[in-house]
Amino acid sequence: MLKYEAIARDIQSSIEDGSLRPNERLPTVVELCEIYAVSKITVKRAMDWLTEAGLVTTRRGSGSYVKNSTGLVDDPLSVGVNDRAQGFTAEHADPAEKVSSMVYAFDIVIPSPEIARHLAIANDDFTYYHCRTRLVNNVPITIEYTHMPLDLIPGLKRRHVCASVYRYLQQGLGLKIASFHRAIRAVPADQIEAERLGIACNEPLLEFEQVGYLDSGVPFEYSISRNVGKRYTLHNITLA
Amino acid sequence: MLKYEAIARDIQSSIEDGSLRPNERLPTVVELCEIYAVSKITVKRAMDWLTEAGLVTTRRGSGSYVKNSTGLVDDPLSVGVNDRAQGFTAEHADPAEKVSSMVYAFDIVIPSPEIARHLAIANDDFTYYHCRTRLVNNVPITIEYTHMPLDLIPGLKRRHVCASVYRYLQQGLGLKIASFHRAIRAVPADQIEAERLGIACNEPLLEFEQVGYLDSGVPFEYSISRNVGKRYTLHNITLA
DNA sequence: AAGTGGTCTAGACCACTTC
DNA sequence: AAGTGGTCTAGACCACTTC
Repeated sequence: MLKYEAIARDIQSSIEDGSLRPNERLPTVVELCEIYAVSKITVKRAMDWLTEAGLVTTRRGSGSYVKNSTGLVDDPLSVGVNDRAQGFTAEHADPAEKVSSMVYAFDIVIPSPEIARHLAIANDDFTYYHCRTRLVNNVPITIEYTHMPLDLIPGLKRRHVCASVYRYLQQGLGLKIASFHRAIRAVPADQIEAERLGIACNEPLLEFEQVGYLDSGVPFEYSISRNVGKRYTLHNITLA
Repeated sequence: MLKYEAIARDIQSSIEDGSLRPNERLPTVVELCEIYAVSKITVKRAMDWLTEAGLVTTRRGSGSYVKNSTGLVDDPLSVGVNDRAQGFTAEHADPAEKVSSMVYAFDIVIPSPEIARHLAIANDDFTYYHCRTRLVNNVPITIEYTHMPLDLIPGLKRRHVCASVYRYLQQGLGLKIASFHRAIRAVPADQIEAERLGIACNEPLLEFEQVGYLDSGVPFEYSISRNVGKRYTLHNITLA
């Protein structure tokens, strides 16, 4: 494990088990350098990590302090702050949560010019298109409409769509998913979505319109996913 | 300006004016060190900044590449990726956007135990409470329900609530707003909200339940804000 | 084998607060 | 004036990819 990460996790433990209390000042950077036998820059990275995780705050000239926070954003580090980055399957890795899918469509199509633009492909390039609901313990949580460039992803089959597409990309093809750009909105469910999600027509859905990128910078996915409002909450930590 | 920030902005300019094209490899880290006459760690920080802004991606052993992205998240750096961190007024600083408020309530109250817990105050501590809609060019965008600890914020008056509370905290009291923890949901508008926002009852709202923290780690705000779904989009970049 | 980005050191120097 | 965190250097060493 990286040094700064080990230090960050050690301090996190001290916060969570109460040996560092809310609003308490942490040891100074120089003291932490001595405690962990590392240089200042490594301590700084550990502090940045804890800051991004929402656990501490630092004040130049003053010190670093444990944030007095109370569970609005829970367990920020175990899964990672960025919720759906690893995909729906990874997000619900808890063995008590059984993830399943209902696939309504899986085709190869010519996407709209707007989708082609988001995927940086030509207007006559094909994409895989799939529409599916994702369920946790047989309760529908989200409905997805996804396009992926055909040329980028050889061999995608319906069985992958029924299980986990991201697992096929990463473990089957060795692709590395690096980032997502998202637009997030509240929208009403249409009649078909309402039936598929087991809710009433026009009930609020939390929509993610997103483009996913590989570590090469190439877009691999354009998708719209709509999450049942009353069954899904997104958590977020923002630094000013 | 900081060196890494200057370098990042310079590379950003090269990407935006097309002298660095999508999917093109950037100069190597060592080359960038020579170009800008800085050390590796400073180049690394500039690359991290560009990565967080969604403009580039880096691959160990291979190089750094311009992301082939297309406007789903627009202008990530000018205002900052993190949208509402600076408050509604700062978010709509464009002079073509006239921000106004309609204040429905401004009182000093005893909040619910749950709100007291989020604010880390005692159950018999007072808070300011205000409810207002925020409008841009006279169109209602959001309705806010906000609690702030009385003891933390001496002298808050109705005129601040009608203008910008954050400006009073920062410029009037010298407080530094450091971070927000948020839960984000899609919820239906109730009858009163619908009237105040000029929409139909049960229309989808994008809800932010959030706790704001000062740089001391002390919570200064608990608020629920509900944004008209069809008038507001949240943008977000997530790294896997 | 050669080239790439990532982590880390020991320390200089700076910006900011007053523990 | 003393103490704090933040930035940056020059370079060692490492992990990973193959430009």
